[in-house]
Amino acid sequence: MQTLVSACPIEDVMRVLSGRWPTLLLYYLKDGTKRFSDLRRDNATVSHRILAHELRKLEQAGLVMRTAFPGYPLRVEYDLTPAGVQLVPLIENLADWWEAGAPARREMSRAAP
Amino acid sequence: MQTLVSACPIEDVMRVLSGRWPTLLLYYLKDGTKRFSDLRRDNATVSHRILAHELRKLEQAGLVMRTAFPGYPLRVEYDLTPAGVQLVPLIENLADWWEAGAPARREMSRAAP
DNA sequence: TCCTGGTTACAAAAATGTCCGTAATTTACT
DNA sequence: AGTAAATTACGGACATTTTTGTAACCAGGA
Repeated sequence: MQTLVSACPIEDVMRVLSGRWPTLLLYYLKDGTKRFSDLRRDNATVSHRILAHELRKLEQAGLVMRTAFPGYPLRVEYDLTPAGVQLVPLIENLADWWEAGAPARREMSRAAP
Repeated sequence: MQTLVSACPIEDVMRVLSGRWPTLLLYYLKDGTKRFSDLRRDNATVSHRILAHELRKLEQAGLVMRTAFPGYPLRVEYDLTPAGVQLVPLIENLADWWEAGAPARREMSRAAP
């Protein structure tokens, strides 16, 4: 966009993590090396166009490392970088927080017909 | 509506937090009650149309509580709910993680001219 | 021909924005 | 006194930008 580096780190993180896929991909990569097709299987609803695009974004943000092997059929592996590894538990915290609030949300939807 | 509750809590949280404004608004609300116009001043770039929209989303997600007072000029106050209060430190963790990686990112951009 | 990991061109959907209108009261000006 | 703003928190009609998706194509070896 306009500002290369905004004053606010929250804005900066969310520029990377916003959207449907980035956090999910990080989560699936936490178990170790995955190939492109593995990641497609992990989340069947992502199109391969988007997957390629999101992986490049994560790579540029320094969260994911791409390793391409020579030869055919092609083979490309993706791993979390150390920064990516550190991020995963923070995402899991968010997920836990959400689940802790789940009963309250069910309560709310019952109260608002 | 398709799925009331998706199988994956990560997807669910990000549906709420994705985008430029939700996390910022939560962060600004952590200091206590704010009025609509206060929040506009806190982040000058948000349009009031979007601000109203995002606040309603956060309200429906149970993170923010809206209190409208009768009389004119209108007066509406926004506060974090308990769930919202619990979420703020998790967002701050993300910001801290980002800042911890900032030196490495500067290194990268120097290495790629 | 199929496989893998992409790419491009195009299309739909979602997020974000601008501009204008509204309500009832206070203030400011003539 | 009479009237014209200003104020506050929105809502609706658009326009634009970003994200996400679909479909087709490529490379080069088994």
